[in-house]
Order: sequence, then structure tokens, then C-alpha cells
Amino acid sequence: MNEKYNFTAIEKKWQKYWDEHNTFRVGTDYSKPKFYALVEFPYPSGQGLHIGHPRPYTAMDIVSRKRRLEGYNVLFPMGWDAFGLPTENYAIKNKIHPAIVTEKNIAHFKEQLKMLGLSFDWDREVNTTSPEYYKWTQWIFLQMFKKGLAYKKEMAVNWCTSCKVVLANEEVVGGCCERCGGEVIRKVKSQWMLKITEYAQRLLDDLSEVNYLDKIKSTQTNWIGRSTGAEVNFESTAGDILTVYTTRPDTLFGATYMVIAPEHPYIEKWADKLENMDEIKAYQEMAAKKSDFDRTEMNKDKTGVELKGVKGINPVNGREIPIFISDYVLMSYGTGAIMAVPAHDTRDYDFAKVFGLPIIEVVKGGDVEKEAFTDCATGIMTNSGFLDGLSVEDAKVKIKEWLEENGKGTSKVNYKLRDWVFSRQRYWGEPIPVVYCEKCGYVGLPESELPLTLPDVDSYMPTDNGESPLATLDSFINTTCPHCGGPAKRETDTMPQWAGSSWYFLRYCDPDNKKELASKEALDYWMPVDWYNGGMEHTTLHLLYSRFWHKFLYDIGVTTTKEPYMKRTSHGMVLGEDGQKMSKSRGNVINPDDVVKEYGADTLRLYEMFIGDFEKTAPWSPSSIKGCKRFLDRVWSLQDCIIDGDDYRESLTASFHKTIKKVSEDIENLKFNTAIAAMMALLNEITATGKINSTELRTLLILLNPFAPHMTEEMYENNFGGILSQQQWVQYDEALCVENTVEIVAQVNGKIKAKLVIPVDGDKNEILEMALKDEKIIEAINGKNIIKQIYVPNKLVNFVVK
RNA sequence: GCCGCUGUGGUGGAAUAGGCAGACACAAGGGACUUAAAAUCCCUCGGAGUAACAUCCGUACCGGUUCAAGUCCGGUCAGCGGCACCA
Repeated sequence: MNEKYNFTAIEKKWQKYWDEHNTFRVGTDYSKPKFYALVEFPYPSGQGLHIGHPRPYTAMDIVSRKRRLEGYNVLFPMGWDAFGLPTENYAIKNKIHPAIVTEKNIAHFKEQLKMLGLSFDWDREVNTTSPEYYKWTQWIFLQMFKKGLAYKKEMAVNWCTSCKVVLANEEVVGGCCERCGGEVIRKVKSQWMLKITEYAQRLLDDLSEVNYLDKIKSTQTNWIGRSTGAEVNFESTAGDILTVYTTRPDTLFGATYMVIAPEHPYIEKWADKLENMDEIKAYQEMAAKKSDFDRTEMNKDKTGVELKGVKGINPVNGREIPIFISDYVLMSYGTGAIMAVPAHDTRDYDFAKVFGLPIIEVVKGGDVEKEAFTDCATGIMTNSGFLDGLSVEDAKVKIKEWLEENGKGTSKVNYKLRDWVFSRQRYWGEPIPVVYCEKCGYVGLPESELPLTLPDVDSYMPTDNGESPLATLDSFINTTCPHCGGPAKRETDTMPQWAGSSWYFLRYCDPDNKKELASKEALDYWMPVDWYNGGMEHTTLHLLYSRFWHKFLYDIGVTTTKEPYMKRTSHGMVLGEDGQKMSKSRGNVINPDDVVKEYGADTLRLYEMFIGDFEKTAPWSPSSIKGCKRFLDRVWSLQDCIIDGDDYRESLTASFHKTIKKVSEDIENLKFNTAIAAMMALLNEITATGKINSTELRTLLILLNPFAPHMTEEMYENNFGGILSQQQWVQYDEALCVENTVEIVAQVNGKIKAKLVIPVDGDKNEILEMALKDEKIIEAINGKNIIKQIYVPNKLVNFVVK
């Protein structure tokens, strides 16, 4: 009789063993096939590990452990995305250096992760806040600066009144700060920008070369927001050209007025011709005060002011049409000016109704008396001169030809994607390695001066005027220009949290390299990442930003693959028992430490995988986890039932082969829940016989090892000797997956009447004959005519009778 | 408004490429063991119906294709996620 399953002792023993023997240290044998499994590295918050963290980590740990058993050289690393606001806020509140807070948090996180038995190679740990790491983050920035991809721009930015910090567009949610929920207003500041727009088309095109989930590809596509259309030049009565962007050049004959953004430079240019400048100024001021959120909130009530004194001229018919300013036109997209076709655009329609402007139908098919007709698929052109009678698609082609022949416009592609606002007025981030010299302008630091380390400051608090705390430190600011040697001032803004995570997967390949961000040899061998799993919340920005940086590094010859990740999947969140997001205020938080203490890490791992469809959110259930513990207990007690020898009981060969197949395939398809269910079903079959032999036990242990590594190692050692992590994954034989006989259903008119046990792949006619001898079938047919006989091999027979 | 996804027992969820709906668990109820409890083991467990069978109904709703629909097609409703005055 074996001892009771003492998970606490067993887990401690094996974690110590793996640690001491470096079981999961990545080999440098580059002749072996490689597999690079990546999970998103966490932000080491003060709260410690959340119960949601182990879900993706365990999933990729399972894949990694399986790959190792299959003979791959597996890179499965972990690190810390440690710059960020919560740490800084904690530092401000408690007057402790953020680096110390970070160190403490990392130690806690690491301890918790080790407790879960994850097979990370801890020798390759990276930390975005260590100077050895951010040296290379700064280096990449410098290369972008050299290539003109990093530039400074005066612009209206989103300003969180509570955090006192500039936010990227994407950090503003519903007009509020994504982090603190504070009010966001617009403020003009000079910002570092990264020209991601230059990569828009490639970021879109290369999605066809990677294996991302469709929904992830679609969010990327959505965010890039490519549209095709034309720029059309309208002459104005002021004697110049006003260029608009439109996706519907086919409707040009229906353009009855124009609208420009309130910030459009032509207002200044036309100032002496405009008769109602006071009114215009007032509107501009009002629009400037509104945040982007307010502007979009107002979208039902169109407002605007006509520019009196200047008119536009429609290039196709020479008609003079009025020009308005309105905040429904954005300066940041297209040319900041539009031609308005109220009959075929809902926004223009609404505006035209408010201002009583003419609505001319140019596409037949709708009722423009009632609403704008925007369907391009079915309409036929009308009131459009040489376009009349054409389909919308044909008209688009023809008008573009006309515009180009007559010098009135060109085909044009636009993207919703904007350049990336890259500077933050915060302390706890990578310093931007640039100085400002009165003579030379902005000058990048020489690479020999990297890393530019964060200096100590007295206060980490951002200043009220919106400058970083570094701006108060004269010894940091005042320096000399690397170019001319004259006096210069350092940039005091720091990089956003996205920076360090945009290339961390490269550093894992060669984390201690002092000369390069990673050696060519290591990158060539390990990249691209074979499988990257992370949260849905990072499938737009982090994914886009890191793909952008990677493409840039590809362009300058650092990496040799166009895309960083071959495969990207995502996991669902773990919710509280009540189906709500876990939060302290709701009191539904589950602490992984408590779960490990009560049930053990193997049970926690198993339950996190069994909880439901990996890609969907799932509520934590304190009672369901018991089922997983019971399963492990029962596997443990199999050790008491080992009986070797021939013919000791009916063979379970087919069941074992089927289970090997199922588990092997399900792991590859993120279907961990059904893989576990299959093992549970197999266990039920085994325990029903009360016996197991050594070979079967060994197979089961190997199958279960990626899920419950501690217990299976212990059982392997007890019963077979040696280390399970060094064995080989089990193989199945397709031919042995099938039983000799199979039960099929016999239907009459699609209703099940009987069940038959037949030989697998039996002869069709014999089986039909067999079915026709069945009493229930005879009764159901009851002398009627059989019109049709259907036989689906190993599934069913069906008699259609009349 | 646009794009994408989802809707299955009391619960979490299964169901290859149209072929036995509810695998595997949880909860619940009953029983065994126990002085008792915990643990463990056995039985029942979609609804109606029956002493038990039989039989009928059942995968959000309405309709269609098919010998056969949770699965395919058309429409409706509900929920989730993303984007949102992007011309």
C-alpha cells in the first residue's frame, strides 16, 4: 500500500530537483529542432499573482513540456514588464524608490510562479527596468531616430487631469483615463512620435503569412483601417485648391457643399476674405475645448459654421458650393477636408438637414427623401453626367480615370492608424536618449553612452506643468551636445510602457549579450516565436507595436524574419465565482497561494485547464476544483493496483491508443479541457477493471505529465525509476485505435429503433440484412415499402419507408 | 451605427467533415461503510409520461434544405468583445 498523495511534499521535492538540476535550462545545441513558446511577461504588481495568470502560463507549459518529450530544444522563458504607473504611484505614496518596489514585487511573483511548477528557463529571465535591458530599448529608439522614424511634434494630446500625464489615444477609454478613470482633456505639448504609419501596409499585408486566430487578425486589420478612394482637388473662389479625401468619388456630382476641420490651416489663410470671422473663431474655440470624446458624443447633433466669402467649385460641373467648418471632420484623417454628399452619406445627410442644404440623388436604389442611401453594391448612377447608368463599382473606376486625366485628383489609400505618441512625462520609464542643442537641434546620444540610466530624484511626482520629474534635476538636464560640444539639454520625457515589451522576445534568445541586443546566431536559430499566447486585450496595441518594431529591426538587418510570431492565440479571463471580474471591492478574489496550499499546484494547473474552453472567459468554481483533486487522488491510487502478466484482464489497448491520440491532438488545438476529460474517461475504464499493468501506467503518467508534472514525476520515480521529464512522448497506432466491433444505430425514417453491434468496417449488405432481421426494425417497417437504404460506415443504417 | 463572436441540463462544458444531443466534471438526491463526521465507494440525475417499459417533446425564436440539422441556408431576438463622425 502506497502512502497517501502528499502533494505539498511532492511538489516541494520536485521543484527543488528541477531547480538544482537545471532540468529546463535551454540547450545550445543548435542542430536540434527548436521550439519557441512564449507567454506575455507580467507586470509585477504589488498584489502578486492573480488566479488568472496561471491559465495561459500552464497552457504553454503543457505545450512546452510535451515538445521537450518529443525531442525539441524548447525555449520557454519568463521575465518582467516592470516599468509602469502602479509601481510609480506606490513609490510616490510610500516614498520608496520604484526600483526597490519592483525588486520586491518581482521576488514575490517569481516565488509564486515557481510554486506552480512552470518549466521556465530562469537563466534567461529579463527585466525591462534593468539598465542592461533598457540599454537596448534605447538603442532601438536611436536607430529609429537615425532613420527619421522618431520625430518630435507639437500636438494636441490627451491629458489625464488626475495622473497628470499624457496618454496615447488608445489609453483613453470613453473620455476617461484607462488606468485611473480620471477626466481627460486636450492639451498642446511637444511629443516624441514613432512613424508606425509608414509600416501600415506591411503590417496589413504580412498578416497573410502568420497563423493568428481569425479574430486577432481582424482586430489588427480593423485597427489599421485601410480605405481606398481618391483625393479630389476643388478650386476655391479664393483662387487656391482645397483637396478632399473621399472613398466615394463616384458620388462627386452629388457634392453640394464642403466641410473642413475647425483646425484647418485654410481658415487662417483665408482670414481677410472671410466675412464672419468672429463666428468662426468662436466655433473654433468651442471645438478646441472639447475632448475627442465630447466630439464623438455629440454625433447626433451636427453643428458648424459656414465660411462666408469663400466658396468651393465642384470640378465635374463647375458649380459653386458653400464651405463649412464642423467638428465632425477631423484634421487628423485624410486631408482634414471633405466633399459632402448628403444623399449618400448619413453624416452629411444629418448636417444637410440641420442647415437646409440641397440633397441630390446620384445613385438610384434608395429613397433620399427619407434617409441617405449608402449601399454601393446595388446602386446605379444617375444625375451624374458621363457616369449615368453605370454601377457604383464601374463609376468609381471611371471617375478616377477622369480625375487623373484632367489633373483634378488622384487615387489614394488612407489608414486610420496614427503615429504612435511615444513620450510620457513620468519618472519610471526608459529615458529617451536624446539631447536638445540650440545649434544642432535634437541630437541622439552616441551608442557608447548607452544606457542612459535613470538618475535618482527626490520626488517621483510629475510636476503640475506636465513635465517629467526629471525636469527638476539640473545635473541630469544640463549636458553637452554630442555633435558640436556646446551646451545642451537632455530630453526629460520617458518612454511608454509599451516600449520594453515591443522586443523582449528577442532578448530571451540571448539575454546576457553585452555587445548586441542578441547575437545573430541566436536570433537566426530561435526566431520567429513558434507559438505566442496572451490576452485578447493585447491583440491590438502590443501586437501591432511589437510587429512594427520587429519589422524595423528586420529592415536594419538585426532580425531575419519579417514577422516576430508565427502563431498567436489568446486565452479567456478567469472570473469570480459570481461571473464578475475579480476585484477586491466585489470580494470575489481567489488567491492562488491559498489554492495551492489547499489542493496543490498540480490540481490548480489541472483545474485551470479543465475550467472550460481555453479561449473563453470562465467563472472560478470552488467546488469544481474538487473534481480535479479527486482525479489526481485516483490516479495516485493506481499504484496499488499494478498487476503484470499476460491475459490478466480484457485488454484496454484501443482505449489507450485513442486517449494518446486525443490528448496529443487536443494539446495542439488548445483543447486542454477535452484532453483532461479523455484521461478521466480512461481512468474510469481502468478503475472499473480494478487493475493496471506497468506499461499502461507508464503511458498514463507520460500523458498526464505536462498537466500535473510533480505528481507524475513522483509516481514515475516510485514505479520505474528515473526522471519522467527525460523520457519520450508516447506514440499511438492509428490501427490500434479502433475496437473490433462497434455499436451502430438502426433508424426507420430517421428515428432510432434499434442498436446493433457489428464488426468494424463490416460489409454494407450484410449489415443491412442484419438490421432487417431486427424485431424492432421489422415492427417499425411494418410491411411498408423501403424506398431508400442508407448506410454510414460504423455509424448508422437508416431505412426510408412509405 | 460598423466589424467579429456566442446562445446546449440546476452549473462549467462535450459532440471529426450533416449521422445515438448532454462526453467529462460540479451541484443535488438516495444508499453503503462509520458511534458520528470527513474521506471513499455504489445508484439516480434534460422535460413530460409510466409501477417499470413504451412513447412524445427538447440545443434562444421562426422558417427552409436533407433520409437525417446543435451543426448548413434565410430571417428574428438576446448577450459578449472590438471599433466608432475615419469621409
